[in-house]
Amino acid sequence: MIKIEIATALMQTLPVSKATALQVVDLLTDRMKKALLDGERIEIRGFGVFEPRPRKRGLGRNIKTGQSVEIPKGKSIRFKAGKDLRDIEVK
Amino acid sequence: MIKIEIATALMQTLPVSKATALQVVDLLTDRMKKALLDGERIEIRGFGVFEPRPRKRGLGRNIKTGQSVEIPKGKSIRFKAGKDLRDIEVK
DNA sequence: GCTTCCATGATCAAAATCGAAATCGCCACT
DNA sequence: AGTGGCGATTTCGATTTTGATCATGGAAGC
Repeated sequence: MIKIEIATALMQTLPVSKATALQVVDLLTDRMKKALLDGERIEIRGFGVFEPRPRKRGLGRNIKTGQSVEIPKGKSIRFKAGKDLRDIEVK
Repeated sequence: MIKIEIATALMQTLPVSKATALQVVDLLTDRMKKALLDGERIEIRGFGVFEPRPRKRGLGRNIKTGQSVEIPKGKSIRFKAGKDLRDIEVK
C-alpha cells in the first residue's frame, strides 16, 4: 500500500477529490513527522504509538572495507502496534 | 500528540469540520490497520514504512512463576522511519 | 509516461530489544 | 463521566537492530 492507495481509499469514502485526498495524506504525515522530530510521542488508541527514542549504540560497519565505523549520535523512531495490530493471526 | 490534535491540525489547514477531520483520521488508521493485518506492507516515501513481519522468537517468560512460556505464533508490525525521520538531531 | 530520488538488500558484530504474564495507574476515546 | 487501552514492572535469552556503501527496484513528482 502506497500513498496513492491510501488517498484513493479516502476519496472512496468521503466526497473529496483525489488531489485533496493526497493533500490530506501529505498533511497528516507531515504533521506527524514534525511532531516526532520535535521529540513528541504520538499515540493513537487502537492503532499504535510512535515514540522517538535515543539511539544508544554507536558502532556500525563499513561493508566495503569490513571495518567498524563509529555511528554518530541520533534518535530512532519506534512504533508500537496497538492491541488490534498485535492480535494478528497467522494466515 | 493524540488523535484529536491531528484532526485539529487537519481542520486548520483544510476547510473541514472537526467531526469530518476525525472521520478522516479514523478512516486512514483503519485502512492502514486493515492493510497491515492483511499482511500488506505500507510505504510512504519521506515518512516511513510499516511492515508486518513474522515473529521468530518463540520463548517468553511468566513473571509470576518465573518459568519459560512458549510464545504462540504471530506477527509483529515494524515501522521503519524514512529518511527525514532518521536524520534526527539530538536536541 | 518519464525522471528523480528514496528504500532495499547485503555485510558484520555487539548491544539492545522483545516476548510472555498479571496488575495497577493513567489517560485516550466514547 | 465511564471504559478500557496502554505503560510500567520483572525475567532472561534468542532475535534483532543498527550503520556504512553501492546497485537496483520503485514511489512519487512533473
